[in-house]
Amino acid sequence: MGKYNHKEIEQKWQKIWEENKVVKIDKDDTKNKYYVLDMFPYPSGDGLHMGHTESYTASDVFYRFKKMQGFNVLHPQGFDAFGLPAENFAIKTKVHPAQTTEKNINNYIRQMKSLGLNYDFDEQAVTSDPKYYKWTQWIFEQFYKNGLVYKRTQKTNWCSSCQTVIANEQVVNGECERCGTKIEQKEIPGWFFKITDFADDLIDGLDKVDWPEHTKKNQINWIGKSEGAKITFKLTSNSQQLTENIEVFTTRPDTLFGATYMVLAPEHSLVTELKDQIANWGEVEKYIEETKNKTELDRLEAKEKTGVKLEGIFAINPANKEEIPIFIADYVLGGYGTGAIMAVPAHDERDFEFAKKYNLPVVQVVSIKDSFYRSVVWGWGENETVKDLIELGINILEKVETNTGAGEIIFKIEIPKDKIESFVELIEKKLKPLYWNEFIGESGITFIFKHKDNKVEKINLSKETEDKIDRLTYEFFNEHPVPKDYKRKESVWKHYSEVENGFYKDLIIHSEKGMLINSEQFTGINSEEAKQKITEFVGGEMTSNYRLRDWSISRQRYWGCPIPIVYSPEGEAQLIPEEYLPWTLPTDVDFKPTGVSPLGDSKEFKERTEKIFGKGWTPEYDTMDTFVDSAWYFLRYPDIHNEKEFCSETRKKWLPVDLYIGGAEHTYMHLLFARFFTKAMHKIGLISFDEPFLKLRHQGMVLDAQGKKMSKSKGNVVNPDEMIKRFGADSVRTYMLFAAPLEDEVIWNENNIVGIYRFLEKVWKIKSVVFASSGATAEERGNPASSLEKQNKVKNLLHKTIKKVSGDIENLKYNTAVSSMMILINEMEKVEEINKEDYESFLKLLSPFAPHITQELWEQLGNESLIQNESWTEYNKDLAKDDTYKIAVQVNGKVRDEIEIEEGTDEEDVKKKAFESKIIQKWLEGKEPKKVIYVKNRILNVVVDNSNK
RNA sequence: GCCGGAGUGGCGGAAUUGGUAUACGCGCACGACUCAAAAUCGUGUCUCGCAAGGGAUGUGGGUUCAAGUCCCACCUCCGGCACCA
Repeated sequence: MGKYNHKEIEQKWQKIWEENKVVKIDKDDTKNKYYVLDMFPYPSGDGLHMGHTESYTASDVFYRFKKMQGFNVLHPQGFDAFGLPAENFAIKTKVHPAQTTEKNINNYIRQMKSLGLNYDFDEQAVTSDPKYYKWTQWIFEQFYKNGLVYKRTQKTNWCSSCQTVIANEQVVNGECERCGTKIEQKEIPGWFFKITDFADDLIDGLDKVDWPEHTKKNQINWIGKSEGAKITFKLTSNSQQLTENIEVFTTRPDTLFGATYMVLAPEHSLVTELKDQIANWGEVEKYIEETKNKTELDRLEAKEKTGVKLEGIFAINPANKEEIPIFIADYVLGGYGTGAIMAVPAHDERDFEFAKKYNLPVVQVVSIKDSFYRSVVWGWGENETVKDLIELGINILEKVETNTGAGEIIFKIEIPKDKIESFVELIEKKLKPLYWNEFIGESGITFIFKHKDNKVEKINLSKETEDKIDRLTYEFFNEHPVPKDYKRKESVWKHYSEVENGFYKDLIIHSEKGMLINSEQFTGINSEEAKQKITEFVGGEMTSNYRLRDWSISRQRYWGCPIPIVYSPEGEAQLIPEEYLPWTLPTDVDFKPTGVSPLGDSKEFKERTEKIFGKGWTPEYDTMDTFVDSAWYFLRYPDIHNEKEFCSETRKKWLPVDLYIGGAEHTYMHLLFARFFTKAMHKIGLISFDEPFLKLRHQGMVLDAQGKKMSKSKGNVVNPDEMIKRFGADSVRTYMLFAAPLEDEVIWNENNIVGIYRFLEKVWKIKSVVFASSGATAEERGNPASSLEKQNKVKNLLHKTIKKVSGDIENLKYNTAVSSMMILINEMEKVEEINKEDYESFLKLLSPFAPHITQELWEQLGNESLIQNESWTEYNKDLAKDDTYKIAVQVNGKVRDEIEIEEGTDEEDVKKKAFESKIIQKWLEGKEPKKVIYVKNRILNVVVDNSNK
């Protein structure tokens, strides 16, 4: 047997796999199905990057594992082939995007094969293939027929560089996600998907999928649901009611009586509509212009709030009928809610800031005081006090350092009504011992009072509690125990009033819920109740508001899926009948962007339309956002060649996807869109499930040796081809998964991959000590008798490793799976001979990670089958069991000795054995153990009392 | 500012989910083989200490027989969001 030659082996087996069509599965057999899916790549000219190799290897390992476990595994791959880079390339070089794309796809396929990834490329989904996008168009039409698609003109994000509209979700910090150009606002007609119809479903559905928690949270935040009310404010000018109204969305209708002014976003349409009534129009117009020039970033970075009052018009607060001023200010955004707010400065920090600056009235309408008692407490040690108070459910409002004594700390606190008794108990408990230990200077006492009608009142406590407080107070300030004839003294209450003054001056701006005050007939009820009642009272409507907006899918680009719509000579939109699908992309176009869709150039496209629909009919020139293509591709794989349906009923049994692996960068858009498609198609009745991906895992980024992101501009991009050439696919695969947990970042350090290479070389070499099982004894084979014992040890470790690796793969903890196989190999290395079956079992374990070398060795052992078609070795429970355990013996929690016990030794015997240890006896110093804790096969902890000497 | 994640040797990381911290790999040091080097193999490698023993999982406190793991406060780094009414 020669040296391990990765190149030769990998080429040999990749060819054999191809010839034997190992990737073929029977797609009609869904009885024992498992669907593992990768996020398909965009076929860029740069080829695969290292991030792909990690994620695709991760799924390939899982696929091979599940396959060996007897599942029929669908593990497809495809290409998200529409998109801007190919089009931009075409603009530059005149090479048609279809050509570029095909070339790139072939390169990707070559690279994937060279990594040993088993995909069936006869079954690939390519989104730019008419056979694929026929169904993208078909689904569009189903959505259209079911009212999920609409057209409207809208202020949209316009990228002047890409000459196209950018979805809200694709704008990053006011800049185009792809090219970084500043986004302008432009009015453009376009088609929208009603994703907001599914906002609640998109939130609720997350409950039933196995996804990373942070991904779920991010999706929920992205959807951004808030519950509140829509309330209408009437307007007046010169005491005359105007026809226009201002509608606001508020999450706090309970604070309506505190709304002392209103703010419109400068871009709010009402502002210009009211031009004639606005006395200071010049000033207002100037502010609007200024705002237009500000990017969103400018607006949010502004340290100080700015705005302009609309002179001459007022709004009527529908709750108390008071006239309140109206401002425009850029801290209110046009794009969220209704673009207008009612400002309640007492209960919103931003409104308060603005009110302070423009000297607007602040009316408190929610009191948190009446449901709490406010108090001051001297702490008994900072951390401890904080902890105790929080545990009791007491809010700490503020920490006040004072100079009343060395190291004193005073906290202002709020005590919920129902906690008062336990609070008194706490201070009594904490102060008494401190007092007796003469730490009185650091201890504290409390005063309890509450605010009511602008007055401070001592609260009504039971006589008993009141006495307790008084006594403690007295003790503290007089520094001696309560005399028998104790009576409340003046000095105590003097302190009280000082505190009262310092405290009472504070105006507390809070956004808590509480008890309503200054709210006429609603005074005295709580916020939650008031929300409903006040909304009802002013004729408003309880509703939800979402951050999520409908999905704008129209793009003025060439290289995308044509929207299957034509317009009548009167301009009416009509779906293209199904029989004409796929509605193909014309080829006679110029790619140069002109701000209008390049499809408008095509003579053929126009002629085709007129030929089918009649003279004067025109096609829709826009193409679809490429996120549409990728929003449903996973539904196509099971039945990719079906020309009659996007997927037949029998093949739908493959769905949904069992495991989906891909980058965390798709947390928002792609995953949200795919979920929307699934839910929409479910609602229409096209599929029977409403969540596309049951289990989702992300792979981390691959960074360079310095831990930096790889990028072309930095010139630190590692080329997978080169790595495969140098180290072999098996090493690259295994290293990627060994270097870090799947979801963590992987540092690509060439110096470290040699560890994996050495490991594979060891695996290779160990074959030479494998013997075929026969009747001969070890001695007869020329090996020492001790060999058998060692072999049994290896067998035991082997079965433990099988157990470990199986569990780790199942949980995608590949890094520890690899390390445990290394441990096994290190042990195998030490024995003179290895049983063939044991070695074969090991090869099977390693085969998902390093499929080539294991296959080669498998063959060299005389097997004619393919190792990937073998069944996964189950571990033998008895063989994986340990006969003896080393357990740690602790005295007072510190490890002092180690004893060896046999499996099944009962607790008493373990104790007996432990106490026999001289070391333990030494540490026990002849004392009786207070307590002995035994954790089976792990640890024995002996607790002795050594406080007294 | 808010949300999320993380902090363990020189480095990547492990720790049976509260039970012997530092597995595995890299690197480094020494040794063997060699004329020599590479490769390979062996030994060692958290820290203080001759040892007995002590100290270490960002910092401080707490719960527990027992804490990297749980609780509280703080610090640092990474990612995401951005005045959401």
